[in-house]
Amino acid sequence: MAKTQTNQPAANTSSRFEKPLTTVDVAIFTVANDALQVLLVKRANAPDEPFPNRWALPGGFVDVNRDATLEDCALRKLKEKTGVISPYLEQLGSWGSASRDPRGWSATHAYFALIPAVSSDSLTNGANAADAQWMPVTALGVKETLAFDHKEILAAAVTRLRAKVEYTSLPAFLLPKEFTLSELQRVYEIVLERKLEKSAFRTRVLATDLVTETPRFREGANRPAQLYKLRSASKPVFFQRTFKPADD
Amino acid sequence: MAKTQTNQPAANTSSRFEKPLTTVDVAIFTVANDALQVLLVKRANAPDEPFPNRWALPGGFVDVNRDATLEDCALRKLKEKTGVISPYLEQLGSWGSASRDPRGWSATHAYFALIPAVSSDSLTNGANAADAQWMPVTALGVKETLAFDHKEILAAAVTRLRAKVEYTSLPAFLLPKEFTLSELQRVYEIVLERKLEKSAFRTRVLATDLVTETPRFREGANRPAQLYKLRSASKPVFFQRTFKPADD
DNA sequence: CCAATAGTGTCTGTTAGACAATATACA
DNA sequence: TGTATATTGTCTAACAGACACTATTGG
Repeated sequence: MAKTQTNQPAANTSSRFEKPLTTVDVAIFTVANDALQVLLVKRANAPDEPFPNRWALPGGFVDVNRDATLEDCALRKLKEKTGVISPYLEQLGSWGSASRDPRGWSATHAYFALIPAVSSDSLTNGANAADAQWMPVTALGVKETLAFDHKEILAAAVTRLRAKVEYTSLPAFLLPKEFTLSELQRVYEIVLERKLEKSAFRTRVLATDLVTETPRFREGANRPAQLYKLRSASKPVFFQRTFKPADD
Repeated sequence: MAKTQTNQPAANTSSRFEKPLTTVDVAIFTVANDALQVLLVKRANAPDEPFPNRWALPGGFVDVNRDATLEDCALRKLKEKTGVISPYLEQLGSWGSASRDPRGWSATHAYFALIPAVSSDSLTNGANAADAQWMPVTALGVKETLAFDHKEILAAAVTRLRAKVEYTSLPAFLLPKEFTLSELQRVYEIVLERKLEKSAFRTRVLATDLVTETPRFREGANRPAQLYKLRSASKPVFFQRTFKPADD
């Protein structure tokens, strides 16, 4: 930010510049039913609303009286829709133009969040639960036609997610606290839409500080599987395979 | 973006929400004098201005009448300061809070740009050339105390740049059209602040589609060096070394 | 014992890094 | 010829992927 002395006359008021609309949108992902899902909300049917009755990413105007920061605003949206308080939350980017919102020049700050599966029932959406819904999403996007430029934002979110899954531990945030390595691998495979090799996957995961064993096992009609948990509940691990330092 | 029916009453006007200030800032990098440099501008000395006389990233309010998009706004700032029209330009993120600007709730959309070295003389800054200056920057940041939260934004830009240099061809955008592999390697080393191994570097670069030979050579008091140019002038190359597909 | 999934081991290919050898210009 | 840098080659270590083998539960 900043006005610079040569381009803009000193003007301590903001009257010199017409202010764009400022919003925040969140692409909230989870894995359920063996598929990557994104949370969408249905916009009001009122005819004076832009994109009435269309599905959209949860979001809305920044409330300068309630939101201390942009991230606070995103967290508020997330909590309002899902009840989740501590998600993995990452800034995705911003989209701003004269044309993206019929109400005027508008800029949205987009985030994406990863959360463990939450049942559709517990989606909190005020009165009407049908207004918020998980929708399966593939590399191609989601079936619905979305409001605003949300199709583009969602596509960017999916692209970012898939790209980072290639070299980070992000999928761990899509699982509950304790999980088996097979479950973790399955989530990787769902997001990447391809199979991974078991042995290499386990070696790679265990070679990092990503997880610790718990004393518990997942029981089933077969050999029990070791349960693991994240070593650090908040920060993702980066699998780095790049240049290595050569000492001067 | 979006108001949703349950959280916000239908209000086609924007009066329901007080609008934050909307700005764009750009961290413009180049390599000169064997160092990574960032372009800073000095803010007006007027006492009614926030952070008078402080160094800051080039930026300013979005002008809804001139800027069709956020990126247009960033490109305009870049051109105003450097004359450069086609830089490598990437969105960095956004910073917004009630406290970052004394004039009120403010959100800035930050970009970073990579350009070939431009002489200090040709920095265009209206009347006073001393108001725009290249400053060397290390992993620790820049020496000056910057206006607003620009120190944090600059740190994020440097972090992002260094991270991406590990696995992309971004440094190529810091060089003129034609360059030798040694020159390219040197830029990598400057940004990463460590030496790279010559043979491995060349193998890696030539294994990709990054560059093509030109018929020209860089002459000197030694064996002439092959000059290369980028194969694609706009898109960076990603050196991927991650999971490889396993068929089904 | 069988089915099913968990977990391990062995081999191979790729590539980064270390380091040395060779190439080619000017002085 | 000497110096400086460009360019190539050889060897090794690390690790992902392929694939097969062993382990352990319930039925």
